[in-house]
Amino acid sequence: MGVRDRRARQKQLLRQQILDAARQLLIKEGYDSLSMRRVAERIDYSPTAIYLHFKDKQELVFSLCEESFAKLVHELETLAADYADPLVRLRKGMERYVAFGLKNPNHYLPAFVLPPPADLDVKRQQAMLSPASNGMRALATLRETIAEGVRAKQLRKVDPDVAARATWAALHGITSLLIVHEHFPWGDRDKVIQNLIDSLIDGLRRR
Amino acid sequence: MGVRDRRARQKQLLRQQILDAARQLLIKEGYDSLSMRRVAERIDYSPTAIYLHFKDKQELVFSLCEESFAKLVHELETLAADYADPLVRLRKGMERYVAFGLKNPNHYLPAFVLPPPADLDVKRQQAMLSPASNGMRALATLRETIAEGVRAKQLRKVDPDVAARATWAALHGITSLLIVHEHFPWGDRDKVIQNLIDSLIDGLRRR
Amino acid sequence: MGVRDRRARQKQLLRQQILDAARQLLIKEGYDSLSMRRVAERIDYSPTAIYLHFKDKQELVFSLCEESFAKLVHELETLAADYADPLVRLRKGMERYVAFGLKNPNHYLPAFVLPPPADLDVKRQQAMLSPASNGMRALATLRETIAEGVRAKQLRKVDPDVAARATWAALHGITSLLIVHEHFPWGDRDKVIQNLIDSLIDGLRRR
Amino acid sequence: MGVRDRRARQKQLLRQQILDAARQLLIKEGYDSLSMRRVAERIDYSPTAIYLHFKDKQELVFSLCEESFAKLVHELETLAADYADPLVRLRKGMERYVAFGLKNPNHYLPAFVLPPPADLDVKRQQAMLSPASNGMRALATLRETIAEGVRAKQLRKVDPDVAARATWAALHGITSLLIVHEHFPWGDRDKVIQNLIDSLIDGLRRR
DNA sequence: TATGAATGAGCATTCATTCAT
DNA sequence: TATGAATGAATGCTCATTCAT
Repeated sequence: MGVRDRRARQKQLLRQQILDAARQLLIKEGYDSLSMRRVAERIDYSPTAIYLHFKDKQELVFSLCEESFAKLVHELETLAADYADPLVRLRKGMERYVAFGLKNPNHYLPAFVLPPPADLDVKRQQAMLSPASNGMRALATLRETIAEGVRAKQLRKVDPDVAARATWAALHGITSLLIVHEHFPWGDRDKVIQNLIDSLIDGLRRR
Repeated sequence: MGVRDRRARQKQLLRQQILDAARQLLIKEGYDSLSMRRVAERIDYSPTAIYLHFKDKQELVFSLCEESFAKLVHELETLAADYADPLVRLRKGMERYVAFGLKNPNHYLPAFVLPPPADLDVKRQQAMLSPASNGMRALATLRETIAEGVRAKQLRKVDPDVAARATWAALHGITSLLIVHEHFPWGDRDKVIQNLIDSLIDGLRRR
Repeated sequence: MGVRDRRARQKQLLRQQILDAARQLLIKEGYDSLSMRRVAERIDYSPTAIYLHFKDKQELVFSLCEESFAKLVHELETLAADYADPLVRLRKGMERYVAFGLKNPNHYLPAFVLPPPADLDVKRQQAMLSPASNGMRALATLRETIAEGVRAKQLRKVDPDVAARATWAALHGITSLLIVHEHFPWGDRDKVIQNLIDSLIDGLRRR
Repeated sequence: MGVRDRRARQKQLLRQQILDAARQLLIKEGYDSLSMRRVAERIDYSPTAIYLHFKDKQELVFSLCEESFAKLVHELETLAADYADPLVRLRKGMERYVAFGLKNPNHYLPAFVLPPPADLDVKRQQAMLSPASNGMRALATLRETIAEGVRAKQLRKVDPDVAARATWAALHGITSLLIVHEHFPWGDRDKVIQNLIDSLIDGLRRR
């Protein structure tokens, strides 16, 4: 048993090494430079070794995204504890979402922006959208906050599902544009972000 | 004369074939799969033939985007004539923007969503962002409408530049998400779109 | 007749333009960069135009070499007039040969150093070695000078044919090495050249 | 253990196959025709296989030359043992040098005649000229013999460095010409070679 | 569990050349 | 006389992946 344990732990360790190396590559050199070989070189293993832990490149990238989602979800979920007032929490959540994307562009890009490869397994596509997935959980926190705001009569009587999707879309818009077209003459980026968030909250708030 | 004309027309035709094929590839299979070879295969010409029309791959991609921008600008600019009231025009413009993206995902994706290739010439990057470029002209119509709304006291006294960027970002968000993650359980897509546009206008409207 | 003349002159002109452009390329960018396209671009004609004057690339290069040989022969043949004493003439000729190669490395290389393409027409190979060719005429001047030296009893009774070939080979050796391996630590190049020439003449001189 | 050995041997074998194939190509079809693909075809492996043995084309060519130099050095260095008299050794060495080139044109050409690729790394260029390199060691044996001859007062008081370079150049001349322009009407080749060697030694010998 | 050898497919680009006009 | 359109073949190199060990 002790032997099995140690082996399992070591296996887990290498898996994490692979993920870390892959993420570093992704971040430093961009999506196109993430190759199995490069990852293997970084961790001083043979390329073949990676295939013992990830079926193929797609699965590796997928795992990378899941990790990223998880990070975002974690960040958003702590908000519930920190801010009791749903309106405040809503604003903080929005700010944090954008900030997260800008701080982790190479997590955000593959997870949200880049179109999934056309030949992606249907099963994997579904997995990413299942309610248990981290991506969906992130959206769920947003919907929950809005619902709470509605219940507390701080927000208009909107359909929380619809409003959450719309709000998410808007946030995704500014986040992705700032990342993808960073050379666009944005002026004061923060002003644009704040203006958008103000508008969105204003549009939701009860009057 | 007739001969020269016919030739010129044929040349133009092939150029368009190339652009169309490239766009399809770009969309269906992602940026990495847009290769000169694949394009050539699609149009049943030799790869070399493409180089008679486009200096290199970069120029091909650049032309792709310019074409798409042009299409969008054309659509937006006709609005000014059709709707005199800035508030109405604003809403119509927003609706049309989203509709344009959804109807022409093959144009929208390369132009706005996909990150430009990392090795893109600085000169070409700047060309795409010059005020004379179609991309910037599209944004300009939005800012103009907002500015007019402010002058007509229908909208709040916002900075039209900032507000236009924020609004554009939000519209881009819903447009790109609906295209890229079409399998997401959107519910009634139009409701989400309308909800977002309502919110945005509401956030801008004078009270 | 006037028309025919003008035409012929123009044709001749373009031919010379082509040769000049090709030579410039050869000199500035080396053998591998000599391509029909590049030549065409330089003279602002279409690549096809070149084929009206030269059957193919081989013929173009061949003509280039012939011109180079001619230049060398011309230089060597004037010596006969300038220096009456065969021994002096011999030395001057040797110096001039090496100097010619070093001053025109990109003429010397294709003409003497680079192996002729394996698929070179037998006819062309023979043409380059016919006694009427410039290459052979260059060697002939050397043999003539040696023969004269022998007749004048300044040189040993060597077979002028054999001695000329041997001497030429030695001169070719230093010339080509200095060109091809210019980064070799030659020390004082001129000393090496002089040492060789001294040795060769010393070896030939009657004692 | 046996397994590892066998593998290592096989790897070494393939490496040699690659080198041999490359050398043949280099010689028969010229530098431009030495392509990774052609090499691969010759040995019935995929082009990629070559990259498991040589980092890139440059390294392959470099190895080619080193191998050839080594062969020559080996041949020359045995002379010291065989012939005590420096004058005899000098002549034997010269004869052997030429004979080596004529017997192994495939080694001689890439190592000495063909211009190194223009884009060769500076570091690699320097490596080939370091005193420890085989190329320089070959020259060193020649200089040593000459120096010894001077000390023994059999040769004139020449600078051994300069004289060695000059002598080498002359030998290189006849060797390379006989290889490259084998169709030239040499008459009796051996006579030319002997004539040259006689001249050179005569030029060096004390009188 | 991990590796070393190897492959087949793919990439952007350049070339010499041809052919109809 | 000269061109414009087009091709087929070639280049060095990298990639994801497999398979026997």
